[in-house]
Amino acid sequence: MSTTDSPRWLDPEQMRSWLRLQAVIGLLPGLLDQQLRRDAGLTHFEYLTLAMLSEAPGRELRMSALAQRTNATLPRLSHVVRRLEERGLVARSTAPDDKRATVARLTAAGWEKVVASAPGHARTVLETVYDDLDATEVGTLNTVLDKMLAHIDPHDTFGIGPATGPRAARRP
Amino acid sequence: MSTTDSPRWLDPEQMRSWLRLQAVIGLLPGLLDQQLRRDAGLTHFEYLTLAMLSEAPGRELRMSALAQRTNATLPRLSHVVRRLEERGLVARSTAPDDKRATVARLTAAGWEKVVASAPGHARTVLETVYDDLDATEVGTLNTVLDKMLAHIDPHDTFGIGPATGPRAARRP
DNA sequence: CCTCCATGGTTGACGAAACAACTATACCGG
DNA sequence: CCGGTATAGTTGTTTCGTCAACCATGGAGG
Repeated sequence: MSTTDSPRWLDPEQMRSWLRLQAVIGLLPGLLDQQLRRDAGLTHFEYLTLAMLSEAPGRELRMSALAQRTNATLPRLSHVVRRLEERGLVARSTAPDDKRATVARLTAAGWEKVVASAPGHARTVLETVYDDLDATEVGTLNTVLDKMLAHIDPHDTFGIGPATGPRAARRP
Repeated sequence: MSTTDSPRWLDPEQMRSWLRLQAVIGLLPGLLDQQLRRDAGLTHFEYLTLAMLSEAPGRELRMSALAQRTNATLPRLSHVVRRLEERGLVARSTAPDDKRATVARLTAAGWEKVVASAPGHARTVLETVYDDLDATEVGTLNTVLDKMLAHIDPHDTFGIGPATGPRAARRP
């Protein structure tokens, strides 16, 4: 590797923005995790897993589909779903049409858990992120995030491309 | 707790923005970590630690000051600095004026490490975050992030308040 | 059919982070 | 001075995520 080719650097304004973005990235996940852990006894990722299942048809998804929607690796999801199953919030079963595949289904208790914890989570997101932003700022934020994602996630792993219609998650 | 008081929810535009923000928060740290791990053999947090030391007067800081600048808890920093010391990149010594305190100092090898890995890191940040943003968008992003941080980090843990002057990090 | 490879998922080992307990120094009031 | 409390870090424990094998099923080619 050549260490000499055009060592670009951030300009002052970019650097100021970068410090703030790092702060948000560093602190926001912890806040969300803390709130959910305290009020619902769930990790943010566990909540996300349950939430994605709650919005799926039949409240069930194959592991690989669930992994994509939660942006997790398959091993990680496997561990988490096993713990959730031990707590009775989801149930696993092999898919009838492909015996390699596993489908995770939300149990009644899991559904109740999501319903109970969703409002508090939404409230936290609103308070920490959106309360002081007007519609214009949200729009610009959206544009900016889209441009970032074009580089960060070129293959649209999340399934939220720029062409996103009203596909957004709804209250369960 | 009353589960009935005004269950606010995200409006569709906020939800679309939130999905994107979650994606960025979920994917960006991994990318930065990967690049630094591959090219420099450093965690993003390890790099941040060395970088903060490299910008401090005398290239040394007390643990608590370093913890604040890197947004880490003291236990976490303690472990990381121990590993960095074992690799010869930093050195620890008790402060002469307060024998409770420990100062972490960047060694020559640590300095070289920062100098060698900073350009690649900057390049990654520029490519993944700022390459497609014009000055206006960066400005709005800055405003938006500031408003978030007012809620997320009310006590300005990072030391980057809204009144930030040209205090930004420079190339080491 | 039967072999070979790809796919879907699980398991186990390891590294790192959060949390709690502990040590040692400093400071404050009497 | 001397006891009590606060401060600065470190150490140990548990938990979570990542990585590298590892099964099992499905599908394609001979």
